[in-house]
Amino acid sequence: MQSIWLMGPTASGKTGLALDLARRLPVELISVDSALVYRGMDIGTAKPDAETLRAFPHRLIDILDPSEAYSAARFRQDALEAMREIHARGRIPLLVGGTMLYYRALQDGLADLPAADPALREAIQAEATVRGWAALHEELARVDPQAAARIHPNDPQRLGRALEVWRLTGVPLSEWQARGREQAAPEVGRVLKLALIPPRELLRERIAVRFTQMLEAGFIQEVEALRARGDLHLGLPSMRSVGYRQVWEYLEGAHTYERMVELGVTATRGLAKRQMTWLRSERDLHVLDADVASDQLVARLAPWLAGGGLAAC
RNA sequence: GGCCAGGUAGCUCAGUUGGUAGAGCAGGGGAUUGAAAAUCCCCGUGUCGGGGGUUCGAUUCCCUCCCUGGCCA
Repeated sequence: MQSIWLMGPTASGKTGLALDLARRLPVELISVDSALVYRGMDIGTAKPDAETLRAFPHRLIDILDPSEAYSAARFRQDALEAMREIHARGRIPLLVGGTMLYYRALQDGLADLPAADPALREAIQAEATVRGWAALHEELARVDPQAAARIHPNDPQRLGRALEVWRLTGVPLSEWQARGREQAAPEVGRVLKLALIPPRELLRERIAVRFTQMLEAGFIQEVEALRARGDLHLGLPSMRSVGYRQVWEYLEGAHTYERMVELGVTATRGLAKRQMTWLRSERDLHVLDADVASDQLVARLAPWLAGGGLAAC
């Protein structure tokens, strides 16, 4: 089993390059993106348009309603399943996207932890509102000192998860993690990791331009429609996505239009920055030239597809 | 032209009863195990508008000039 992974920060040109490769190689696409999974979130996620998706089907796009929550564990399952199917058809999976935790989960596996429990999560959240997160951190320190040492008292998300795991199983999170990650790399097989990493300045500029284009393309109306459903809110992972959150707040009257644009662009740049941090620690990464020509890349890929290495430029 | 209020970090501002200054935002670095486009952590030397004066010492007090905004002519 082998696969090609095309990584890179938002607005780096991954999608375009992936489509070029799909035109020339026996590959099938799998999206690695925590926001593209949601139906009805198209413009703000820079999702490939319907026509493109028809011509080049992507796995793991439009698989969830925005009221639902996805997860790294589900991604791992879904991606492995998709990879097996693609292989069974004699083709090669091309994973493309910018959700680095998902790649990590796929490559290294995850500890055998219990899934999220929405009710318990809510209860812990309510408790924190009353007692404060500091009190919950102290509580975690009593049952799981290791996790408490690692998790900052101001990090409600990880703190809540650690308590959730403890209350759900009676076994500390750090104990679960010490038992190791299940089914790691061997199952994934041979991987060629490619990365598109534009210079920061160029990326910053592209992000600003793209955000403006999204607004011109009807991003506001898209978020209005999501708001009009009445069952969505800012507490959901989907509505916390970069751009959606800022437009949602704008529609609530929290910001002026100009401020919303500024906040949206800044949030996207912050996302790109965090993606770059992941990429710097990624092993065996082949960083491509920002203006890589698809033909040339296809030529370089040929020996690898035949079982060898990536050809030099 | 006169009067008033300002000119302090990339931006918005605080502050120093005279001992060369600090927040938010922006920016940078890092963490990242079922929310990850999430959630956090760390990082602030800047002719304190220019020049002169008083002083051991001035960003702070005084004078002057420049700039910005407001009001009056």
